[in-house]
Amino acid sequence: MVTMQQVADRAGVSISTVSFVVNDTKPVTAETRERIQRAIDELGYRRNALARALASRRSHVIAMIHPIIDRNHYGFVEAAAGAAAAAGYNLVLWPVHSDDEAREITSLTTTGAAGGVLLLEVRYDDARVRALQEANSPFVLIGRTGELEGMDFVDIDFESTVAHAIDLLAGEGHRCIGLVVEDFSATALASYAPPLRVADIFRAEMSRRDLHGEVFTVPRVLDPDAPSGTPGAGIVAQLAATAPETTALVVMHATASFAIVHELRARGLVIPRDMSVVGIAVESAVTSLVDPPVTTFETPSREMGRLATEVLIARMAGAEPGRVHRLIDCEVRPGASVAPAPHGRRRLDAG
Amino acid sequence: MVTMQQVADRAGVSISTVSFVVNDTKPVTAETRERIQRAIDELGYRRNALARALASRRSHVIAMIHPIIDRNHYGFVEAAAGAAAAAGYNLVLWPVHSDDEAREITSLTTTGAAGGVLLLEVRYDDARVRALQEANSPFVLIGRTGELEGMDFVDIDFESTVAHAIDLLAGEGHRCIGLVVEDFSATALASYAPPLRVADIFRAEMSRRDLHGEVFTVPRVLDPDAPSGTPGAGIVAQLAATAPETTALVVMHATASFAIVHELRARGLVIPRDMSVVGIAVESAVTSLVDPPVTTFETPSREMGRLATEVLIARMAGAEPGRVHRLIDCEVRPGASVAPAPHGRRRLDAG
DNA sequence: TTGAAAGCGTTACCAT
DNA sequence: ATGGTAACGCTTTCAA
Repeated sequence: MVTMQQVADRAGVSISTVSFVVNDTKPVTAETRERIQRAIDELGYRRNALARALASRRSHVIAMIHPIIDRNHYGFVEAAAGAAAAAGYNLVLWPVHSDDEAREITSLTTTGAAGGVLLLEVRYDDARVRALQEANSPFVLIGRTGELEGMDFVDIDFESTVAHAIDLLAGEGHRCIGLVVEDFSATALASYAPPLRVADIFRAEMSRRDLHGEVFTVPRVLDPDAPSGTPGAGIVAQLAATAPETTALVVMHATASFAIVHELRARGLVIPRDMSVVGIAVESAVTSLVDPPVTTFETPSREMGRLATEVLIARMAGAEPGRVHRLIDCEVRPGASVAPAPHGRRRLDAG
Repeated sequence: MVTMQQVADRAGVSISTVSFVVNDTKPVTAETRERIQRAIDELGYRRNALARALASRRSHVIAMIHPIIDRNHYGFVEAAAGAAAAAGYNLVLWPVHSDDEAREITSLTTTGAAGGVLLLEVRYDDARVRALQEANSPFVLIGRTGELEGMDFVDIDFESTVAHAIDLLAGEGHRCIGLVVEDFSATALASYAPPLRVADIFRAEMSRRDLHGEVFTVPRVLDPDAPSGTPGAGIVAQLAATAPETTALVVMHATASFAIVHELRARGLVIPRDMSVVGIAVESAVTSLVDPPVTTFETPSREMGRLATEVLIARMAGAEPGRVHRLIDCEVRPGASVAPAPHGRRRLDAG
């Protein structure tokens, strides 16, 4: 391995000067700079990230904390890793499950292992956030807590997304719309914010429009080795029992859409003729596989991951602009799952 | 931040002794050890990973190199992160695209940024592998190159998986079976090994059994922002044109199964009555969403990720056992996509 | 504009 | 069994 000292020797300058050139931290004569650059090239010097972090008390490592690692996080992870790499930072995956989370996290930045933190699966009330604030370490939420003061976050604009989804369906004449969300209450993520938030928004938006809406939940199974069964199985039966006049569904659950189509078909109902379906905050890469493809308001996961990372890097670099509270819209990807409301032709209770 | 020196002061010993206790590297009197431990607890000391790595010239960071980040890698990533965390190591995601790959990788371990490397998406002939060997840095392949000497790898046992899939179908009377694999030739991963390997094995196994088999390919689109279209669209038409007597398909492509079912249905054919389908080396979490659920030989991605990481950690810790060449079977997850071969009732060419 | 030198928090060797 | 101390490779004052 080539050290800075070796470069300095070869260029006939002091190690400090090399450092100035490498980091572009102080002015250096064009001539000297060139001499040093040549030495660097000839020797194939690469600065040692560890030593740099230790000496500067500034790590270029970003820790991404994810209690549950989930296929749905892929976009975030990928985008974050890309944005980090582009800025010369590195992304470390930090699986934290224990209830000891907070302490774990604190020591993470405190020991220099990571210079900043990206937090996933944020809960309404999140001990990890408090820990990060106390430790005074730079962090950005992908998602948000109830309290928003004094922190940066990037989240989905659920308000606008839900409103758009409802408008889309109401525009087709649907008056009775169901919402399907995941229920995390049996898991460690009991207060995981998105489904709760979306259910509230949905109820509010529906009543504001004088429409009738019911909320259905799909229990979340966390054990990755559990026989997956079909998430969302039974939803249609539940629907028939509770709100048979429902003609459209807003589904915040990628795989449940498959079960819904399947169960409707078993009852002789067809999407979108007898039931319209709209996916929200899911990946269209998945929902487009449903037959028919589900019209989807897609999670802007890549944009969120990139943005969050860029904000975090700015903070890690010491920038102190105002807090970033960024909400991003889900863009719609048209499918073939939305049609005008049926006129009493076929209904759920007839099945 | 609490340093080792502070602990030493508080315990009234030298910093060396604290180090011995913290790392359990030399015998220390029970009494002293306890005194030190108390100081550690009281002060909330956590050793600084950076300093440790710098001084010991041994990083506990594992870099996972992934040219293309793909949903299918999720199992690997998750399992690797978990196994690493369990051993006190950390997993860094290292997106490497450039053709400068090799150099990038070398400097990675050379500068101490990472102590070991996990390589994904391995090609038959992989420059990165050579770079790692030359740099003399510990690495483990998830996948394998053509040449296997002098390296560790964990890969799918394609031989046995393909044989099992064929046996399953042949056992139901199918004599003419198609294979669907992804074609990476238009991408940077042109020599990506698995599809090539599987196609070879398939042909060999089929002719060994005196069965008739044809290989079909689905072109791979790498641009993540490309309108995904439906991967695998057109396969059925191709099938009808080339090998209409086909009654079963072995599909090494999770999402193509959806297109296949869809296109068959459009021709009035039904799975599994008119065509049996078996998935191999894919995730059943995805293929089970097909209607009907596809019988799937599932990629043991979690096991592969865990194993590879454990082997790598052993190497990083200096263990020098024999090379690990581990092939893991894909376990079958029964679906409802396999039935006895139809007796000339409905065939593809009739569609 | 450049250089000297004191750290950064550990580890590891050599003494004791 | 414990301590002293020189690295590890770099950054960052402070001086020149």
